[in-house]
Amino acid sequence: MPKLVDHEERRAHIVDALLRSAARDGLHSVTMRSVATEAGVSVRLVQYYFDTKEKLLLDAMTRLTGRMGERVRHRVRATGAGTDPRGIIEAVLLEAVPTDDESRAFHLIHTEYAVLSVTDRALADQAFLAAPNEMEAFLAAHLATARRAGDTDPTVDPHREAAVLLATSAGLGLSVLLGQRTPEEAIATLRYHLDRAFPTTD
Amino acid sequence: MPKLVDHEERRAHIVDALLRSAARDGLHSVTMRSVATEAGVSVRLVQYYFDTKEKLLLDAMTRLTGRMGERVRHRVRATGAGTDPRGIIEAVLLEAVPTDDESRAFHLIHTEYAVLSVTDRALADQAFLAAPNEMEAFLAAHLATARRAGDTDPTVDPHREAAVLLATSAGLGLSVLLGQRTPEEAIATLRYHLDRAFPTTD
DNA sequence: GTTTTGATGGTATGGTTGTACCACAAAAGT
DNA sequence: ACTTTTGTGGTACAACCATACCATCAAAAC
Repeated sequence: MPKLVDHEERRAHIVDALLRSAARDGLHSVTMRSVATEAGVSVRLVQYYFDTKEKLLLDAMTRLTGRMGERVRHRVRATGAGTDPRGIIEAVLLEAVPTDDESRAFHLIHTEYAVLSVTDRALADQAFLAAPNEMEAFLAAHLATARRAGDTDPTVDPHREAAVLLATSAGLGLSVLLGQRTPEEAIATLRYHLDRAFPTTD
Repeated sequence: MPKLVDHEERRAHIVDALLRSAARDGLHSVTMRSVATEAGVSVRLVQYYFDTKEKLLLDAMTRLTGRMGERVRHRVRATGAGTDPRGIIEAVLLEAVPTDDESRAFHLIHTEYAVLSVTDRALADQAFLAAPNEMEAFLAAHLATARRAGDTDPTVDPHREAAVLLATSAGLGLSVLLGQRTPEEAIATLRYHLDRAFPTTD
């Protein structure tokens, strides 16, 4: 064998190129050629490591959702909120607002994948339902904890509110992506809503 | 001249075909040929009435947003809420939840256009900001009216709450589109949130 | 030292796409 | 009656796409 190459590293490198290309020109304009060029390799190499375009797109999506999950977990940890429900919930929701370039790219491509999955059979089977459901249960659990501690407004129903929070942050994130709102406005709006759910007792 | 054809009618017919095709296979797989076939006309005719694909897509989007606006106004009127703020607001927000096939198609295609506009220069200039801003002002005004009448929770800020409501309904609508939620669940979630903003005084 | 074999480049191929071009029929204008 | 003009069909064309195929080269295996 020749250079004895680390396949995992090569694949990651190519997927990175795809994500850059997709963030710039849109997922729809991603081609084998554009990815190869962006990655600085030949088209043949992309074929070699991913065989077909569909597999490449699938792998890219898997890696993308993985990294987005990492970002959420990292942010929750970095918040240092410990077990404070409001802090944890806020950290999770704020990650849905694209601020830096990376999160903007991630959310744009993720949304493009999501919308594509509605009409694309190959993508439809992917995990576009697992992650949100998990997230909703996670938020509901923390809301329930806060409620038991008497920290939430009495009209807050943990399960329903978790759905509202997720939908709100998704909607706000999308509006930031579309340029309808600045990230700062989105964050302020989110905080306003959390303040209503977690009233300060004074 | 020959048959003396109504251009407006022909254009509407072709755009209808485009919307059907886009709802079924996705906006990305819409081609001059697929639209022509769906409309039962020749490709040449599509060219004749729209010249270029870009113009066709632009016109289709304009007509789409127009019809969506009509649906909202029609629903508000049909609600018979008169000037009751909560009724009007609920009617507007519920229109964002895809229930029947037509609204599902409309919202899917609209979302595809919106996401496309992030990376597509030709679409970026279009009115993806005017409509939401107008809607937000509309909701804020009715919230303010309700607030003056003492019908809203005191912690509700009309302007911020309008943003939250719009984001929530957009997020819920998207989740229905993605199959994460049933329309009924989305509606119940929306009503739950409105109940918190408009507490029943008993 | 020879033979595998993994990694790469280049290129051919069959299909699709948007659009330009050519032709023609039929009604309107004169 | 003849000439525009308008609607329509068919088709050609250049570009691009995903993918299959062919060739090569170097390092590991033996």
